[in-house]
Amino acid sequence: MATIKDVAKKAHVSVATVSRVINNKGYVNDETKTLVLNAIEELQYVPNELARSLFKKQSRIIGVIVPHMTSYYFAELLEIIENYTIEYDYHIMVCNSQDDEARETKFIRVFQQYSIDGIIIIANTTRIGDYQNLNIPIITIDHKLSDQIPSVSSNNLNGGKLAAEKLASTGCKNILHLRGPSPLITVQARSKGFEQQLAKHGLACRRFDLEFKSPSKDYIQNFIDKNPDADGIFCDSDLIAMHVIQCLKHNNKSVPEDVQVIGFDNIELASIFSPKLTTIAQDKHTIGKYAVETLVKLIAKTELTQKHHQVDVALIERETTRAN
Amino acid sequence: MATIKDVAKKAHVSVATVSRVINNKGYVNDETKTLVLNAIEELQYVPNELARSLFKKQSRIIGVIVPHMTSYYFAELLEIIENYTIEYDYHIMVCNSQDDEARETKFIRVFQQYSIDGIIIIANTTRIGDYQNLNIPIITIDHKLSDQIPSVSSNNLNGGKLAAEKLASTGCKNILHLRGPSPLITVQARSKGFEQQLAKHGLACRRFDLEFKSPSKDYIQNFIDKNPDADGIFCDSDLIAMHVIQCLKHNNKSVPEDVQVIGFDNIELASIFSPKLTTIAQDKHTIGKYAVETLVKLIAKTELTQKHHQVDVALIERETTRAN
DNA sequence: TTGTAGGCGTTATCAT
DNA sequence: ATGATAACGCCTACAA
Repeated sequence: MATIKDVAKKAHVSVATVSRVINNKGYVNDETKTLVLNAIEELQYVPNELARSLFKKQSRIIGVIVPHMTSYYFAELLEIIENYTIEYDYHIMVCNSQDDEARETKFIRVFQQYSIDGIIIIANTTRIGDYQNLNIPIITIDHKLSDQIPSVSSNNLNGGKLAAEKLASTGCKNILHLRGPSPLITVQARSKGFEQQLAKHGLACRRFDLEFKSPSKDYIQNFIDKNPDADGIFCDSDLIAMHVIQCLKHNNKSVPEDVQVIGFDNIELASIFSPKLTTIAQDKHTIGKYAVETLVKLIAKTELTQKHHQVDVALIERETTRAN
Repeated sequence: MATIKDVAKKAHVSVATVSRVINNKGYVNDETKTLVLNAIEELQYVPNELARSLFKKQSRIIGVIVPHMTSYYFAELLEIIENYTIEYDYHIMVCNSQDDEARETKFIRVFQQYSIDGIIIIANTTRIGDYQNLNIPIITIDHKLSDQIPSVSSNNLNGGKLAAEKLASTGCKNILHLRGPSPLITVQARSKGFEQQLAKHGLACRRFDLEFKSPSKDYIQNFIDKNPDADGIFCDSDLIAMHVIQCLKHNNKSVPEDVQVIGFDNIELASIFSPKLTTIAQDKHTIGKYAVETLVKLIAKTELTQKHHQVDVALIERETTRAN
């Protein structure tokens, strides 16, 4: 690998001059510039980002912590995030926490080691300690670590409300809510919205908590079996909804005639599944875009006018609910 | 951020000594060691990996190029890869090529800039030029860039054979193959195996090529409509298979009674879909593990006994095919 | 407009 | 067993 010295030698100038043309900084004669550019071309010189980062104390790397990747929601979000970071000339180091705190702690160390410029956390962390005094800009998605640390998330409260309104207004009386893990702030907001709206119709619901990563089919079947009177089911992910529909089918219930089902996320498969899933759509594109843009601002030490941002959700009606 | 100098000062020793205890290298008195360790603890010192990398000319970063992430196959693979890299104390920089050559070329530059130690390419590259004289260890998944560049992939040929045998042996006569993009080596191997095995039964098939990322529903419906006599369909991905089943349902065909369908990949959703998908399972775990282990060997300049590795596939029979 | 030189944080060689 | 010091490749005062 050619270094800046090699280029300088070849172009018969000093390294400072080369550095100036690379960075387009300071005065440099057009002729010498051409000379340098030619040398760079010939030597196929690529500046060493490590040396640069060492000097500047920033790496143009953004660390992303995800709980896991094998869920469409996170995979899609990750793709969007990567696309935006590239626009700002950043690159992402992906760390998969597997919902494991020890791993997460390890990653924070790694991020420090690499002088990572900023962190995007999609993890379901409840701990804040390690991040608090880290001195690296952070933005969280789907979770509020503290009032100080900026966040973006869907309007989960409204998501719950929309689902409740749909179920209630189409005549459901015995309603179930198959939730994600209840400690999660997103899950709590959805539950709250769902119940508030249900209450307006004089309705309540029975709940059951599941894992997001791989919701247990047995638990779902069990819960469905124990509530044979159910006529409306709200699920905290499309994956859970798909499982639910399978269980319902197993019990010879028809969807949406006997039971209506609403999912959450609007993953790509929601419209391929059969029956096509009615679901609360999260606007991943806006979320990802906002996360990156905000983090970049944070890195540039721009003041944020608003620390916490909510992105609208929408009810997408397909084949697992009835028309009003 | 505390540096090695700060630690040295606090422990009243030289930076050389601190470096020795950090790296567990060379002689150092137990007492001074404790002194240094205490200073590190107090200062919350974390070694700067950038400076380290600059000196050592290796970054402990592995670059991963994926065509896109919103396909279960790649997402799962990525997760597995990340898990293994961590075991070897490497971290991954993920680059999403979006099947765009310009982007890929840019990434290669980025990889050079960061002194990336090795590259895993899952991309559908046909070009080899940029990688050839890169002087960074590379391993490709699902694609053979050249005889020299090591690769891992599923035994796609056998995958095709297994599918053909299943369809033929259960009496299918009018067979379709909904493939991925035909330039891909994986697609070619599957086609070859499929046709070879079909030929043994005196059978042939009609083919149609689709994108992997988001196979066009309209094209699929069209092809299905044009071949109403079809009684067996082999699809190059589970996603395509799911679409096919939807189209079949739309045409009032029942699966597997009228038409049998076989997918490829065995993504998690294959067993959640309804009907549950019969599919050719790729062993992502073994592929990911092998890729990382091989790359680590390559980085350590270990001679490989075998440059190209194939991983077995298996037919998973579920509800979209009939029993033999 | 260009060059010199010091420093970013680390490791490794050579003395001591 | 420990300490100076040069180097890794780059950037930026400062000097010329």
